This record gives sequence, C-alpha cells and structure tokens, in this order.
Amino acid sequence: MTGRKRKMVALTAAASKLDVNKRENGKESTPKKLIHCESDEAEQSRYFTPKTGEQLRLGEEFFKQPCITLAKAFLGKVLVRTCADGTELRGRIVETEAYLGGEDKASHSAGGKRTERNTAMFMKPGTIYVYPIYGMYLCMNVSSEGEGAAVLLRSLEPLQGQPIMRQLRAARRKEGAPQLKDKELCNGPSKLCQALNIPRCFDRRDLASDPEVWLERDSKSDLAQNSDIVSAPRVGIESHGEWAKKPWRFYLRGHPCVSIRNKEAERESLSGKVMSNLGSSDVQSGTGQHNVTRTSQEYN
DNA sequence: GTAGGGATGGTCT
DNA sequence: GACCATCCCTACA
Repeated sequence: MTGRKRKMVALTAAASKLDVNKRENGKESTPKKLIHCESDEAEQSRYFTPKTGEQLRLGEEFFKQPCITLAKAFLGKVLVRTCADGTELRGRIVETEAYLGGEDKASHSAGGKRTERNTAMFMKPGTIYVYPIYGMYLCMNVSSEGEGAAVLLRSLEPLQGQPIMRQLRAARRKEGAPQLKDKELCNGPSKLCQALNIPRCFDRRDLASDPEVWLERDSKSDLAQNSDIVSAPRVGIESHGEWAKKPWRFYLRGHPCVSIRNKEAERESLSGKVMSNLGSSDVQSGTGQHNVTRTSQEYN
C-alpha cells in the first residue's frame, strides 16, 4: 500500500469513528476518545487560558469594514469552533490575506465574476466562504465590506483543544510521523481548517450568528494592538502579475505560528518604523504598523 | 532549517 | 485540459 493510500485509509477510519459516535448519540459528535483529551492539563495552551461565560463574541458590526482594514482587525481575534458535545476549540488569528474582488485579479471574484463556488464572497460581511483547493484541501475566508471582497484566514495560534486538533490533523498524515508541535497545528490555511474541523458545508454560514463557529475578542490581551503587523505580498498567486505584489498579507511579527515569514517585508516595515519614529514622512503608509512590544523569543 | 518534488481533484475556460 | 489562495515527505546542509 502506498503512503497516500495509507493516509486515505486513516482518514476513512477517522470519519467512520465520527459516524459511529453520531449514531450512538443521536447527534453529530466529536469522537469520544478525542473528547477525553481535552482534560489533559499538560496539553493546554502555554499562551492563554480562556475565560468562560463572558460575552466576547463579535457581532455583525465588526465585519462591516473594508477588506484590508478587516484583515488587520482579525489579527489577535479568537476563532472558536464548538463540537456537538460542547467542547470548544480555540485559536488566535495571527495571519490573514485580503482579497478585494473587482480589479484584484488574484481574487476568486476578480472582475465581479460570480460563480456557484464564490457566492459567499458576495454575501453580507461576516459570511464564511469555504472552498476546496488542490483537490484535497479546504481554505476558509470571511466576506467583508465591498463587492466580492473577503479575508482569507491563514494561520492560528492554538489556544484550547490542542489534543483534538492534533488528532484531526494526524488523520491525514503518515502513520508513525512525528507528533505535531502546537505551533504546527494551524500554521496554514488548510491546516487550520483540518485542526478546527471546518467542513465544506460551512460555506455561506454567518460567522456573526452561527452556533458552531464564531469570532471572539481576546479577553486577556490586546495582542494585535501591542504587536507589530507585517504587511507582505500574498502567498501562492505569483501568476497574477502586479496583483501578486500587493502587500495584502498581514501577520504578527515574530509569531511562531505564521505559515511563511517574509524577511524582506519584515526588514522594510521595521526600517520604516525607525524612520517614522525619527519623524520622517509616512514611509509605511497603509501597512498598519503598530508598536513593537514582542519578540519571537517571547513566544517560544 | 530549508528546498524540491509529488500528490490531488474541483473549478473554470 | 489546465490551473490551483496547499501540504507532506525526503534529502541535504
């Protein structure tokens, strides 16, 4: 049996377990053996202990922002996914990309093109757009203000439910592969969909009102406000000419969960900050820079 | 740690 | 039929 076939068998087995639990409980559920992992204190986040019972959820007003503004506003916010048994998976957003639609040729909605697949991009701000890519992966976007505009969620910092995330991610990996570190659970657009069990059927759901997935402000820290946001060209769209160069990927400088670092962009934004601090003109205009208060060492 | 190559099937032209 | 907003594994430094 090839490695690929082994993976498919493992995936099928994991899916079967979900079905078994669904039948036993009369409702969709996370596998029981996964639920028990939740109580493992040693596996809890090193970064953050979530508060409970607080009204932290972001409503529809939050999503009514221009695409680039929203992409930056997402940084530091917490994506929450509930399992049928009430277990919650949490991850802090540390990397996003803005796709503006219209003239943005790298966007699925470029030129106002509307298809069955990208319908969610044209729905009200806060609508989830889930699409398959490369035949075997999914990516999750959230629509923003603007015709056909949406923000791609690229990376999360796992905060809660890491054992479950690890199980979900392991289902697609080779048997006997080394265990994933926390920072490797959600450091890519498709990885975060796997780790939070975001299925294709979440497409067109409303992030502001859905009972199974939502966005929260961080109850403990104002990470994004106190961190430095790096603006870099978007990933994987090299074929789109000048649009590939637009610095519309945003991530928290030095964060270990970012999928791909762009050292050139980091240097440029840092030198721009120094110039700015010296009283120069707006070198980094429009790149959303903030004060530098953290280093990569603080995250490790 | 990083670079290179292969896998994969839905979507669009 | 070509493309693709990715991921994983392996080899090598």
